[in-house]
Amino acid sequence: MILSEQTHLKNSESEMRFYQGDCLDVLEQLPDSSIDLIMTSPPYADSRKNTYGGILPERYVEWFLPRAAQFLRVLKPTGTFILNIKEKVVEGERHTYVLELILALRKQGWLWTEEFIWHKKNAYPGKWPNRFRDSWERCLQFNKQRQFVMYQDAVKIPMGDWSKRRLKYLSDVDRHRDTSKAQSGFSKKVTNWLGRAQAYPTNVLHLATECTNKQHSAAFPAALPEWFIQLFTQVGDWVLDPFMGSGTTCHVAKKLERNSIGVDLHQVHVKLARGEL
Amino acid sequence: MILSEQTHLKNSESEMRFYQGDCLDVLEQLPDSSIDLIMTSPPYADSRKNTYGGILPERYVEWFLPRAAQFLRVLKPTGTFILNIKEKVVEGERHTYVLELILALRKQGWLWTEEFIWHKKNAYPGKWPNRFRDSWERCLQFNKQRQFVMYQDAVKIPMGDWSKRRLKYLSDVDRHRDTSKAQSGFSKKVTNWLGRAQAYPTNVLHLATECTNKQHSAAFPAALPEWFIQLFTQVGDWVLDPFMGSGTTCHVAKKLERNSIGVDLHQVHVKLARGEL
DNA sequence: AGCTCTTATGAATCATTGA
DNA sequence: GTCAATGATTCATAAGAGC
Repeated sequence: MILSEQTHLKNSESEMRFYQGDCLDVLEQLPDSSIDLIMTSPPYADSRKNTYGGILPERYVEWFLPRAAQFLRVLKPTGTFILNIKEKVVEGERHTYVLELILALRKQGWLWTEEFIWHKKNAYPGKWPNRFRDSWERCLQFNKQRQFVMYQDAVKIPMGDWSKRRLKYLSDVDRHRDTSKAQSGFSKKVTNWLGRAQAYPTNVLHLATECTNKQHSAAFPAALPEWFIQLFTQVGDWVLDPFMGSGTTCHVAKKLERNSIGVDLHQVHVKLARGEL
Repeated sequence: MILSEQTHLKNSESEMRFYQGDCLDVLEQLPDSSIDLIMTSPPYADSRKNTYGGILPERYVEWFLPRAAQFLRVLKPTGTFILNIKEKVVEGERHTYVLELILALRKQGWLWTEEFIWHKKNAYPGKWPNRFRDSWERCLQFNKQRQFVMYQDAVKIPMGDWSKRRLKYLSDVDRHRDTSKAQSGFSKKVTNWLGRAQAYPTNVLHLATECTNKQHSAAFPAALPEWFIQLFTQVGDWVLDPFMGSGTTCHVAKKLERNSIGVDLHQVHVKLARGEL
């Protein structure tokens, strides 16, 4: 029943596979150690009873763990699991299920390697008497072993003010010499400067949330999976999103020529990811 | 033996009291429900044996809890406890003692109201094969009850580029009167000037670490306690830093006309805070 | 006064060496 | 072997000097 829902969208570069169903069941059919990166934003805990797939905060860990066991199995030993998650505020307090989940995942065998902070530059507006706007989320990194693959050069970023000033200075100095010449010489020079003026990022990511998708709110902006896919995979590797939603992760993976597998409980999401809606 | 170390530095606006000793003992002499804000950066866990006051990660929670019990007692019901802390990386993993501490503090009766992110703009340099530079720390907010006092208007920040330029100009003009640091600690004058172009901040704070203190490294830049003192106290209130180090929190409190109590295990820190070195 | 440029340095982490 | 100390790596700032 599940594999019949599978869709192959293959081209010369990479393929996307979409499955409808609970990842707990669907992933059983994937072989061990076959995935390079699991990047997902699971359904957040929700206290509303009749919500579409909401999980009670109190039961979040027990709901998550058997699925994480499948993640652990299908992930390559050198692979990485990135979990974008945020705790819900319940009765004025941050709920502790994310903390408990981290502890439980370690007991399951995961290493809690890092916690990246996704700083949302355009936080949702609002005002409350004893709370400011929440403008960050956790991106938890888990691994199977201390030695994992990481392609740091793929996510280098332009340096800050120093290179800007440097660049401004360069363009001022070379302006009169290069204006009459062909553009290529100058631009090459600038490119070289820019090439050197790249720095490794930190564990804080500054990204705006996307406001493009008005129909279905994306769980995260494309730039988020893009960053992690470039950091933890190479062309041709396999990316898995077990709670794909509208399929952002898979489509970004395809753009970057990675193969991907997306799973979602809801048929409407699978159709959306396939582009059938 | 402890109260004899007490120093009163009183003036018309506020007083600072410094005590040498373990806050576990010193705080016993403070009355119940007398403190409006506890703002502190405790000694971080440390694996080195001979370090000056280092606590093993494995024993961090059990070391912290009895002290936190005193904090709970001396804090007013409407008061706030801000804990600036970061977990150490041990054997390639983030250690879990901070997570366990949050869970243990809740069992002790604290409410885990909020987690602010202090984004350190100038993170420590370094490069490693499977880790980026760590450029953030947690500022955990705990309360005794859901109803606590919070003065949001005191930490409004200027909006947009126009006001940034305006602010720069203003700070140049009033350099000797106002702190030149952005965002926090600005006088009412600035508030009036920029009254319209102000917004409430989020729960992400962008501050550089301070590079001024060459002798003793400050645990945090003055702007950090400044922000929380303005947010959670009024003039004349009482601020406590049970691990004061060089006394940054107390001196900021005095500047803002709050009373303060600073405690530190080491005589050299107390002398430093008093200005005797 | 407004720039440009130099230099020092900050709650770091990992791999290696030595006891 | 285990534990502790040392060296290599490297960027955003502020402060200060020079033009």
